[in-house]
Amino acid sequence: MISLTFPDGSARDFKPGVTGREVAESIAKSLAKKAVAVALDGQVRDLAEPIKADAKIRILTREDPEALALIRHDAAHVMAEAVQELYPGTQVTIGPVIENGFYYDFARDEPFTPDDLPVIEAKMAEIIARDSPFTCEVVDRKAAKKLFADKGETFKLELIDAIPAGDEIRIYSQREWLDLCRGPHMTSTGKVGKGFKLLKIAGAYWRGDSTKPMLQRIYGTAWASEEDLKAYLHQLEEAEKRDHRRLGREMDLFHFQEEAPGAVFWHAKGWALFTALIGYMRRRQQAWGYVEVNSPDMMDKALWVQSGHWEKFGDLMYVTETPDERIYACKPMNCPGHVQIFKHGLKSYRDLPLRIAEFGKVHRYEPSGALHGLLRVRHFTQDDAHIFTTEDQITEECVKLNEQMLSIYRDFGFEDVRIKFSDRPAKRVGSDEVWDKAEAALKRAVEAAGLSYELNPGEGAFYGPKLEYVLRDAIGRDWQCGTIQVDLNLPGRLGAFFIAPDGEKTVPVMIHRAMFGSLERFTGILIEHYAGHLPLWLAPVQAVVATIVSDADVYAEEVLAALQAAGLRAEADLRNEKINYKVREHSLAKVPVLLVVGKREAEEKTVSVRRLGSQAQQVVTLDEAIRMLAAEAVPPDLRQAAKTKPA
RNA sequence: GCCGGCUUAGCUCAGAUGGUAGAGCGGCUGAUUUGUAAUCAGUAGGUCGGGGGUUCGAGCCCUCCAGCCGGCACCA
Repeated sequence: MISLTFPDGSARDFKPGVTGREVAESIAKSLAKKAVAVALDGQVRDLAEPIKADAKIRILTREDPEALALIRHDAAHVMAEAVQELYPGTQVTIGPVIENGFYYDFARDEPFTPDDLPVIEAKMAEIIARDSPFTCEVVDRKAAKKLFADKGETFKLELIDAIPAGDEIRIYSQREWLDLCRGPHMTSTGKVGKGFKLLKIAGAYWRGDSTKPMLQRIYGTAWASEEDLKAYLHQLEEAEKRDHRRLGREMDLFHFQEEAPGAVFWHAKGWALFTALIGYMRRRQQAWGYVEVNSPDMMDKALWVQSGHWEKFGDLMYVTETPDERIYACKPMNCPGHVQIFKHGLKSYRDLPLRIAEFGKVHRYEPSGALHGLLRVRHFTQDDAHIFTTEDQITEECVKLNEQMLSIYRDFGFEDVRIKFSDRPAKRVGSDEVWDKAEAALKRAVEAAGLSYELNPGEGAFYGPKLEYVLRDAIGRDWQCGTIQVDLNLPGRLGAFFIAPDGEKTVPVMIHRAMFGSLERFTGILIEHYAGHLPLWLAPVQAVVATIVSDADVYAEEVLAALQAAGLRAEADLRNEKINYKVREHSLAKVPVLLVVGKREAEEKTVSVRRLGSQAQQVVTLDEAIRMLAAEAVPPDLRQAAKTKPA
């Protein structure tokens, strides 16, 4: 007998080979009817699967959180059946569950069009209404291959070949339609329910490999109920409203145009935000002992050959030939320039660690399909720095960097930060011994900082391993921003050295680091994170003085002058418009503070303060308003300094 | 770069089956002096992304190119 333990702690003995369905039936008929799968020691399995050993058991219904993945996976199978029924000759490949939904990749000569989606959805609804049971059969490799070979499913044959010897090969069927699948599935197609929708069609390479054929992927979403689906679709709409490209236009921050793909035209307001970020980072770096430099935008090809960039990224660099027939490349990175600055003048071990920072604009010919608003551009500014250290100093520097990194993100409200550790890639420079050393050093640093991290194998830079900082924004999306890279290769390649205590020329270690990463990208992320409602210190226009009647014009100018004298970025709106109109317009432009002045305010030297996102009005004296706003507009780093200093 | 889609006025979008362009908002002008998310009236804006082709005739059809959008691949 085997012993199954239930969630309430009670245990009962069953015959080995008992199925989840039988267990559920033994508890209650109603439960058996609702059951869709079973969890054994937390592992979700088919309800019909024989249970062979002792386990903690939970009978899962559609309402359990674990069932969501089943609903989505089943929906993927249902979609695949629908597609093959509607479009004979289409091959199925893979169809996994993803965050919030599922997809299935198909091989078909004809492209799917958006018009096909409702047709497929309707067919899916039919299949779901049929409520065909999902059945699972374990088959041997040969039989499986024959089965799919007969159906002309060549992609499935490749998948079978990729299954390790010894693993069982399962075929799931719903009526006569079947698929190679490791499962688990619910009991029948009807359990998918009505909370699904197909969202988009996309191309996707077979096995994620750009040398392999391109398949057609259909993305869908599925939920336990129609209400959940509706809520999710609503959430997508809300996310669309924060799209930085849309807000960038509405807030008059920047634009793009055809003549400069992947290059930002920053408008005055966007640039105010951009420079506020640089100013902030500059102050923080100064406090941390960095020197700020500026290196050339173009340098001779020879230098890029020497650094190794030419070989690895030469076809992605902007290259120019001058009348004297020299070839120059726009810098895709700042590091070689910083090494030149390091090399200028003999350096002693006493100079280390030497922290060289630059807000350098780099140029990379990114693949056209990668461009995406501010988030992926071809010309961008990094808050880049290179720390030249001895090997002994790596750990200490990295621990400091980590603290700085987290403190920066905190100032923008990013509290949830994950770290990825990327080790040596296939294409790299330097010996394995040097890589061993670099990875070990970086790992020591992560551990010394007490960080947990996830391994990202093979994703390091060509010259060294890296840590990547991933921020979770206000609506739960992840953004990779900062990076720390330990480089034991480039300084040597570029001929950098310092004089060690023993008088020997020694090659320094270079730590590359960026915190915002790309300023353009970080600006885009902030716009989306804040949904355009930037905190006062970042808002391009911090306050607008809006008049109700023209009699208040003179006073409004006085208010504006007072705001500007207090260092606030402010504008006055004296137009001959109703106050409703002005409130609406400035609210849409995401101006954080509106100071409304009418006859009353002019007479009493007050202002009516209205905050973005609130209908409340607060009438205060002009002096009070200025004091309040000036205090609020202090950047977070200076705010802390002001607090610790006695008043 | 690859697959698919899209590109009409500053913005958002209409323009069956080919018969040389429309609306709302915005702009401008005027009236209105207004109390917290759109005051009214008048008026001016377009070589329909670019090139080539089919046709008596192309915003609509074909073709090449560019840009953008959604993915995939890439991301020093």
